[in-house]
Amino acid sequence: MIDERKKQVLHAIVKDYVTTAEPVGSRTIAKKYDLGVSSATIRNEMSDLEEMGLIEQPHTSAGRIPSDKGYRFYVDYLMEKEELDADEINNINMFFTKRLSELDELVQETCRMLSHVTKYTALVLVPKRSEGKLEKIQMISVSPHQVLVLIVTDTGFINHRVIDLRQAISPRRLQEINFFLQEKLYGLSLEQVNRTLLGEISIHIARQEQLLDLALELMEQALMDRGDERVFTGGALNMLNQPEFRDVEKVKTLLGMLEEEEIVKKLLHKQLREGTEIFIGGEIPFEGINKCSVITGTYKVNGRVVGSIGILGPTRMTYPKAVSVVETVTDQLSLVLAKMFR
Amino acid sequence: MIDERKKQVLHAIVKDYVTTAEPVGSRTIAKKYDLGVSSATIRNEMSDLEEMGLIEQPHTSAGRIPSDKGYRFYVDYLMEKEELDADEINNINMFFTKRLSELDELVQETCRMLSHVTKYTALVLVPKRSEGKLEKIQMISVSPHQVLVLIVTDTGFINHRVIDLRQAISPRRLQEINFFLQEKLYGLSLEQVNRTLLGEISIHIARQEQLLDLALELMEQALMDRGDERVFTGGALNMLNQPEFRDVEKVKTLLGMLEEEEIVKKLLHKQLREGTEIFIGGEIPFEGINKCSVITGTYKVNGRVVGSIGILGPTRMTYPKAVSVVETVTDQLSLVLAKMFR
DNA sequence: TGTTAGCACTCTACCCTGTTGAGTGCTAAT
DNA sequence: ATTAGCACTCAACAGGGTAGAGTGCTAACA
Repeated sequence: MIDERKKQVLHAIVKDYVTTAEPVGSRTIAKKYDLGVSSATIRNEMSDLEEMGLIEQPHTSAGRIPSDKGYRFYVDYLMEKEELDADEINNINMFFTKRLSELDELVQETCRMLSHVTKYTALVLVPKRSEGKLEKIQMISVSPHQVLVLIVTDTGFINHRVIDLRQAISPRRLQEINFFLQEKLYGLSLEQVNRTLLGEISIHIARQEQLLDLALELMEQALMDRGDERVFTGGALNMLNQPEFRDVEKVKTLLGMLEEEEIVKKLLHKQLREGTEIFIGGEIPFEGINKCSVITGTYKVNGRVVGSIGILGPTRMTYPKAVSVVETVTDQLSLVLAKMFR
Repeated sequence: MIDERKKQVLHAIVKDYVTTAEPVGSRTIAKKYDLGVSSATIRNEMSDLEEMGLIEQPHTSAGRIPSDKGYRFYVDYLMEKEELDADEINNINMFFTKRLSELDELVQETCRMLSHVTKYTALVLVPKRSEGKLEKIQMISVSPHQVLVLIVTDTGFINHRVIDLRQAISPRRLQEINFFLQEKLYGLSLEQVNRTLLGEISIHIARQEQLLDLALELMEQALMDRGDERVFTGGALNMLNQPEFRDVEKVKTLLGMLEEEEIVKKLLHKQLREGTEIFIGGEIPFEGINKCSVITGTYKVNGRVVGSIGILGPTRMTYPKAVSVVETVTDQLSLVLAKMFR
């Protein structure tokens, strides 16, 4: 059905198209990749490959380009692993020696680095906060009517939020509440805190203190604030160097989508099971992200998958290298995080 | 030299070009804006205006477009104030009723709103931290070897940063240091803290405690972290709707510049003296930001200018409306901030 | 039977050309 | 000083012709 030679031809087409961005013809293949047969033979093979839906013609009398299905076949069966060269490995390792002590920062920088190394767009999903266990919760008086709530989890997440109180609160009383909260909530996941204990605590405090509003606000605002997880993107403009984005309309829709947190999250979120995955062209469930592929990988803390990174490029991207980069970076990231919260 | 009629002609040219984005000819002016003279007369006037450098021809046999100098004249002498319509005012006011209790968030949201209302790109500079006076400094133990430093200023700036310690520190001792720092530093500007007291404190603590490294790290990392002020941009993609950015290369350079914090800062920073200012075309000191104008305005806390906002659009932008928006928003912003830190 | 050379055919990209229409600048008349 | 009229310029567009890349088919070949 799909014999060795067809594979070679498909492989050649993908390789060539990835580097040139031009439809590739039978003659080109015969000359550049010597398969030991003439262009005419290759023409026949290409005709078959087209029938199978693995390649397609932009128009008659143009060469062929791989279809999504073609890339899929390539990625699954043809592609050979490509080790990064010394320079790149060096770059990445150098980066990870830089000590960044806060999660957000680390992630953001990783994003930059990723896009820089790959020349594609990088996406990084920061761990769900609610996955982490509460390490510390503390309220600190800022002004008589304002309290700063500080939350730290064991996955390194730190968040603060100012809450306006309707009535003043004494520092002393604040201390007590702090103590109480810390006792009650330590070691619970934020989700648990949010779901199960919300009622109990607010009642408890309210009974003692008529501070129901404070308690409610605390919970609602501090824990449920802007989304439960965050994403960063880097190098979105790299896409503009790709010939498939020479049209401003396409640029607009693509960049527009990348600005929507929700969409980026879904791009990365699809799987939070361990490992690297590749989504090609139409496999990405968004109209508007056309002719693009995403490679995702996950990183871990304490053996738990806590987030994922992704590389977004044209379907015509250099898969082997991109996969290698994703894998090296996720590994390194996991290592660094392990050290960070040992 | 430049008589009333010339002004009228220039005014007409600017108005027309702003809405159509097409070079405007003498006939168009004669028909649409009845100045009571024929196109031939207008042609003569235009010839004069061109000689004066206020308008220019993209090529012979095209209409004229305003030059930077022409826009400058328009902005300085011709433009009439334009009140916002009820809808827009409503929009803005509605926005400011939303209660956002944290500065960063408020500013970021303002940015979104601004770009949405104007359909241009919005830039917002968040107050210099070092302008604010220290309201609170506190170190909170996160783990035996990690301390979270929290800084709050009277301008509403809140920052935290985790510091890794080389030796463990007891909660009790931390308390003492907190007390000491709070005493010593309260009410000083962060700059002062940074510059003058750095030495004194580190020596003081070190003598008592051999915690020189802690003190140093504290100061260096917590106070000097990533830049002293931050900027947000919003609606950068709006620029893609402007016909002058139909070319991907231009898009790339412009968006590239907007991604550089330093550049955006300078765009806004130029003046932190009170009031609205307009920078047209070449008056913006960046190659690469071509055919663009910026309108900036400042907002205040306690009568002190603490930050500025800007609108970036094509030189061919609707100045009167943009100015009105900037002015309404800075006013409202100052009001909200006043409430926030009364 | 698989492979190849050869050839007719197709289609895009490019260049050249002519035409149209908007707009100017000049001149002479009012 | 203003205007009508006219010659002139130039970008934008459309049509036509050509070159080149590439295909598909057929017939010959090993």
